[in-house]
Amino acid sequence: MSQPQPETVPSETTPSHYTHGDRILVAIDCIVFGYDEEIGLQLLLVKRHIEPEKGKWALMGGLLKLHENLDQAAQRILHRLTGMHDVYLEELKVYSNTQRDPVERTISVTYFALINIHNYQHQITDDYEAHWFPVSDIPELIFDHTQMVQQAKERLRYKAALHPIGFELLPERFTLTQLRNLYDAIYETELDKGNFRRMILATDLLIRLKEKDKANSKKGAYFYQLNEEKYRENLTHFLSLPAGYKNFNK
Amino acid sequence: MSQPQPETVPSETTPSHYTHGDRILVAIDCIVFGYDEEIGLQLLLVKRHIEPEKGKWALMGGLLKLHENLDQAAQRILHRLTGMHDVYLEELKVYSNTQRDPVERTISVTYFALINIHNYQHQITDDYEAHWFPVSDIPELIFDHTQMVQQAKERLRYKAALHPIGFELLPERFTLTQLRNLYDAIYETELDKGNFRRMILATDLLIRLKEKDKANSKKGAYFYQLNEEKYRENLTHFLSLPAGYKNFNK
DNA sequence: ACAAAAGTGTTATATTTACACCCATGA
DNA sequence: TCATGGGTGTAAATATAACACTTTTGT
Repeated sequence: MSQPQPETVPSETTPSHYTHGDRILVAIDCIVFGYDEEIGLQLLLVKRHIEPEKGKWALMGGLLKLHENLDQAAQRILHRLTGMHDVYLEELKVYSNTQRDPVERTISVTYFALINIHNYQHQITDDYEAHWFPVSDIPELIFDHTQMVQQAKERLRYKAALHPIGFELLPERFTLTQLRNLYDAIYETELDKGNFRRMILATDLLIRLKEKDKANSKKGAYFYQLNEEKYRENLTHFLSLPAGYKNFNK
Repeated sequence: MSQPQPETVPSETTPSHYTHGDRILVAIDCIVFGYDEEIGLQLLLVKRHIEPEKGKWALMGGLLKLHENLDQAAQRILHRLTGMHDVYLEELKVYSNTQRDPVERTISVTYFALINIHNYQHQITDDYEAHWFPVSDIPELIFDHTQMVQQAKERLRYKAALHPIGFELLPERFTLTQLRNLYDAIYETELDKGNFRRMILATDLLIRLKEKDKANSKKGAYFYQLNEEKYRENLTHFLSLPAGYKNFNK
């Protein structure tokens, strides 16, 4: 019974609230990943401007309101920060240590977000001092946020090895080399060109476009785009990265 | 910032609470799986004895208290129901629809539990009218609990395909046939005897005991037990079920 | 014509899968 | 001795992985 002991137990009427159980604050914290070809996998952080821990870097977050569910809250918070709608979001886990927030008992539901970094605009009237950091070089963070980021990095690797979510980090159109570079960044490795290409094309998730990207070679590399239809069907399907990358953590 | 706007922002002191954000009830609901050779994969439910939805079946749950974190709350609730300690528990996801509980706004963190059904004792002075149901035949449940169960079934399949968690559902000592039957139950299939045996032994997670189980054959089948040490190391490692079973959902 | 990146081919090895077969033993 | 489940062997099909090779084109 997730709902024990209402106030009164009058024979057959629904009570108006529960007597047992404490009401506490529910926060949402977003671990936002972006990817840039030049500088690799990035994490979006904001500078905390209130006490305690004022001036330190933190994940973007907010508090759950009575009128919204958690997914809505996460989208709201992310929109406030990035100006983007319909961001790829996935619930990670709940942090609930009693001492995690020195101000007041708060549990935090973490969300893991993947965005196309080039759609991100610093369009926010700087309420938030936001900044991208390479995932390999994250500054000290408030509370348990460092742990949250660590967990999110593991989840990204775990998930991306099995599910084709990498696309969320790239622009609409991308070359196979770009895609491979992204995976190389996620796994800190160098995947074989030929094998990667075959593996990814075998999923049938990509549509080859007519245009080529001439930026990196004379010959030019075909642009591909995601086969949205197949993608939706196959969020369940999976890639087949080298066995070494399947040494999962979760 | 998961912790916005404290009450006052006096130059440099830590405030005592936050002004924005609503305080709400946080429930824990446990999806408890057990396994019995005769009757297959089972789910533990309790009868709700308060309004609303009095008399309907529900997941075992409770409310988070100020002095405990979620894992502790889940263990507490499970101990109250089963009398067991140190149960295998894993956070599933948070259900937070604003209308999910008609009494009062409550979010529910679901936990997915695997127990050895034969350690379970109806030792509770019947505060809870608890009952095991075959997973293939779950009665109507309160609120969003049906959805929670569905999600838990999917997670069990997903996870068990990659991680050796199946053991949690079996007694200390078990035969390979018993283990295979369990997997057959989880995936509603019939795995090949020889291949299953080789796959599972290749993980090196099992220790063969001297004794045999003569219950099901004249020849007798060796009992095995989990190599606890390897198991802890290798919660990350994974099995290799037929590709068909890797058509994951999450 | 040649450098450099895109893209294809090929081969050895390992894994997966299906299924046949042997083993031990109580009735 | 034979039926029954336990346990082993094996060969074809498929997947993985390493790396050599061909293609294209701007300079």
